[in-house]
Amino acid sequence: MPWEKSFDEDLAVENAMQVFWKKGFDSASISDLIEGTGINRGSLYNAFGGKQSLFVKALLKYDADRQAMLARLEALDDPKKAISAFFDSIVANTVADEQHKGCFMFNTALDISAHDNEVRQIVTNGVSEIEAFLRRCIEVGQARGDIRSSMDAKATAKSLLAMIVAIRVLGRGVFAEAALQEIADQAKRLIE
Amino acid sequence: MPWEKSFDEDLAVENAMQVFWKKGFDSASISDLIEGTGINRGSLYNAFGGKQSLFVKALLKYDADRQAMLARLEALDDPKKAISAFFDSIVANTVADEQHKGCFMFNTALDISAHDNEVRQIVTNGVSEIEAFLRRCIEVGQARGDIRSSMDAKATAKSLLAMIVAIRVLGRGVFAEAALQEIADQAKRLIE
DNA sequence: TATAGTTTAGAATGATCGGTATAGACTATC
DNA sequence: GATAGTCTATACCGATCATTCTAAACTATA
Repeated sequence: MPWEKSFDEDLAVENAMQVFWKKGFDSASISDLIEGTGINRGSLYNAFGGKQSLFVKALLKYDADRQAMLARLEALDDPKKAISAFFDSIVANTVADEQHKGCFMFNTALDISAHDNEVRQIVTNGVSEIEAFLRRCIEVGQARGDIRSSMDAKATAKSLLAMIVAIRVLGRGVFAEAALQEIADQAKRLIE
Repeated sequence: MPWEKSFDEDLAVENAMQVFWKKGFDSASISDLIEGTGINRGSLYNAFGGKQSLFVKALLKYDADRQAMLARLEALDDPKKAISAFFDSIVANTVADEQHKGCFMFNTALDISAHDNEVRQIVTNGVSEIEAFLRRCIEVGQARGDIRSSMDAKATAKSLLAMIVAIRVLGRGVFAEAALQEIADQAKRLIE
């Protein structure tokens, strides 16, 4: 019998994710993906089927990372602090990325009409989960007396989501760190 | 002597704007632009120089329209109402567009790294002007006693801008009308 | 060592891209 | 009607795109 598969598919998807994240679906060429993953043309098609299919795998990986991060924040068991930490990490990540890639999911959301239903569904679901996380944080915070109970949890969660979207979009090159932090601070003040 | 130029350049730019707005710079092909403007290939290159140059003209036209709209709102001479009307019109425009094109300027902002300095500058300036408009509205409203003077005008203007970005981005296919209106309502409540 | 399956590099394919060039139809002036 | 300049249609160019294919190099088993 011959040997086993020799390259790490997960690592390849991770690398492909970086390429798609940086360039977007259209602008990322197969050659870019070959270079980024270090995998040969033939192997790439054999392992992943094609560009579209690889993109979905990359987006799913990004989505899994997002899910893990939200779970970590929720495990803090301190809703107000979780929201605060969430915003700080978003600003920090946005600023730290010299390539100004923004958020892969929101980038895709703005380009949503160019994608099929599978992609659309992943994005819609991801955004909904962020919103639900924020709402849960607010509601638990209210139950504990950490957050004003006069506040409309559902509507405020949407506002916070809006702030996140804005930080990610404007952080791609329009706003500098100070302005992004200002938005984040305003977001935190919303739940004071 | 020969005749004068026969097609309407402004109308052509308007039509090209629609094409770029819908498809984005990369995905809009010259063939799309020929079809969209109804102008022949040769004439298009002769009149506008090329794709990049036509894109800039289209973006400038969009920017001029935006400027005119803000001026109209400011002429209401009722800052609080101006902000409110601004948000209502954004939601209305977003929902009314069956093609879910979003905002041409924000679409370009998210794609900013693919563009040159001229485009970057138009977008940055446009965003700044919206922010300045919001801030002016708040400050004038405060001076008139229509808006709480305890509010930080600069920071609140950024929050409102964030809401606008979010409505425009999420309105491209992730959120439906009710959710977008909810964000707008939250924005209005911010200045209550 | 022979074999089977995976790797690699790269050629080939057909389509489309932005941009240029050409040739004829058209129209206002002379 | 001749002329000059702008229009249209279309052919062409080199480049790049996603994808498929070929053929040789490699490696673990038999």
